Amino acid sequence: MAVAGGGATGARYRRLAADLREAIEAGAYGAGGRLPSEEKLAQQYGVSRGTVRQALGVLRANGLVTSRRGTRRVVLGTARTQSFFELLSFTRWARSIGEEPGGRTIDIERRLADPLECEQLGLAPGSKVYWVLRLRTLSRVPIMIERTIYPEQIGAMIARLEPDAISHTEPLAEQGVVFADAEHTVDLVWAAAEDAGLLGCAEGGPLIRERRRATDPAGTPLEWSEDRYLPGTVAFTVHNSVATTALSRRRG
Amino acid sequence: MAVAGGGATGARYRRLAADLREAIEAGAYGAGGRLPSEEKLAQQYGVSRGTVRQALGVLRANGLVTSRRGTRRVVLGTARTQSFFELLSFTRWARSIGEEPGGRTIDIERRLADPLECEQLGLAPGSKVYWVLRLRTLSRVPIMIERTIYPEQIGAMIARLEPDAISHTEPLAEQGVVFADAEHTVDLVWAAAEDAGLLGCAEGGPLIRERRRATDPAGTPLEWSEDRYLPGTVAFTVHNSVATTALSRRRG
DNA sequence: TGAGAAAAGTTGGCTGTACAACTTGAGCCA
DNA sequence: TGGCTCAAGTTGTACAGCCAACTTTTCTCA
Repeated sequence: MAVAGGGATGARYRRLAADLREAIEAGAYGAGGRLPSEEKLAQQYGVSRGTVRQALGVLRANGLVTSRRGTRRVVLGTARTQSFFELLSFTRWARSIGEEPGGRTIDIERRLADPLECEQLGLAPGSKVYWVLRLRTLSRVPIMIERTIYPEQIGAMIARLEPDAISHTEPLAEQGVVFADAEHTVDLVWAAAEDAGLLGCAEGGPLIRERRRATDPAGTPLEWSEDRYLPGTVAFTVHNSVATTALSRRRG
Repeated sequence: MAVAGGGATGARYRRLAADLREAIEAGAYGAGGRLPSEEKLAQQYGVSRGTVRQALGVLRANGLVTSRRGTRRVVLGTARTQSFFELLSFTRWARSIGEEPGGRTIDIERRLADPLECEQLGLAPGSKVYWVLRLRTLSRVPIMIERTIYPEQIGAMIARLEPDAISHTEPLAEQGVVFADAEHTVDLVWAAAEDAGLLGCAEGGPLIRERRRATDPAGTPLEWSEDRYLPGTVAFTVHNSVATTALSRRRG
């Protein structure tokens, strides 16, 4: 089996999924074409059908292939879905699209958490949190304002970083903080005076807001963030299907 | 096993997933509490561990529980994820949040597809499509403008409906059209004159745009739609994790 | 008492098997 | 030609078992 670039580590079904993804994106089966049967793939890669199904499940969830009882799988498209981290980290995302990420910490404070923050971060009333305000840039152009609340322990690590550190999530990862789950909500808000000043837009102008709550594998909240993007700089895409649905629409 | 309401049909792991979801939402394990082990659940429900794992995989993807090697699963939250159809169909969504959906067809045309439309719907150049413009309301208040392109065959069914039919996707489903996959993209646009007139907002004002491309189980495109919501009426939420990622952020 | 080692418990990953449900295509017959 | 039946092919569901990797608890010993 050709060990494809980037997919050489980890479980067999993940490497297989990476392999198949590369093959699909290289057009090996054509757009709208049909994949070999699970049995064939199992023989071809020397694994069991169960493992093949796990790999195909990943591609299915990412919207690369369909699946339907009775007929072979069909190539839906070559939609490149980003990794969890490219969605979590502005820096990783910027790099993945070939842009130069930038960040400047405007303000950082350690203070008492208000009731809403306590609830979102699962903290006891009276806990302290770190509040961080940052301006994010793409190729030096201001794109987004980031307001993040961290629990005390995590925030302390952030506070030790340089004020102009580009990434905050990467140093955290290096210190053993593991991000595992996140919930993102996207809607529209009006620019406050502070937003307008930093982003260089009109006060009261529209911004795309992404609120994010991330947790570690044990379910402990790690950050609660509100990002505000200038219009026209970003779009959020999600694939869903009858089989796997994680997206929902809410009354705004 | 208590067959929970609404989950009585289909595969065993789906019924089990529905059961567990109900139990979690009823607080049987507490917020942040730990689930019984897979083995215990298997015995309790009289199924194999593999089936339990499939059921838990569903809950995992929906962000209800975490999973982590070595320790029992933890209840993340009781986030109610909507079904695929509540996201696809404005009507279903409105009903699910207890509002009264409304729809008025402003315009419907059968015409030649332009190149972009051909590509999105996978049609040969020169194909005909149906173009539908609708105003959608929630409790009689205008909320959203919907512009949808249908392939000829599907569009013909739509054209036969009453102009003030509330739902379009439901009649299609009744006639055997099966929606299976969709890709949604959310960003911000400025209201055109037509948008402003229908929604009653200012021309050039901001709107939340959701573009959607839906396909059937074979991967054949069924509709390509662009919805424009008034600000403050809607928000889109997605859960993702290291294990399952289907959301991505794009340069706008 | 405290720290370290061992044991028990739990999920992740992989294999193999069997049958059910469904689609497709070939072949047959009117 | 047209429609029907039937067989082959394919994915979905479920079961059973095994070991690895990891976490938590318990126990032991200094």
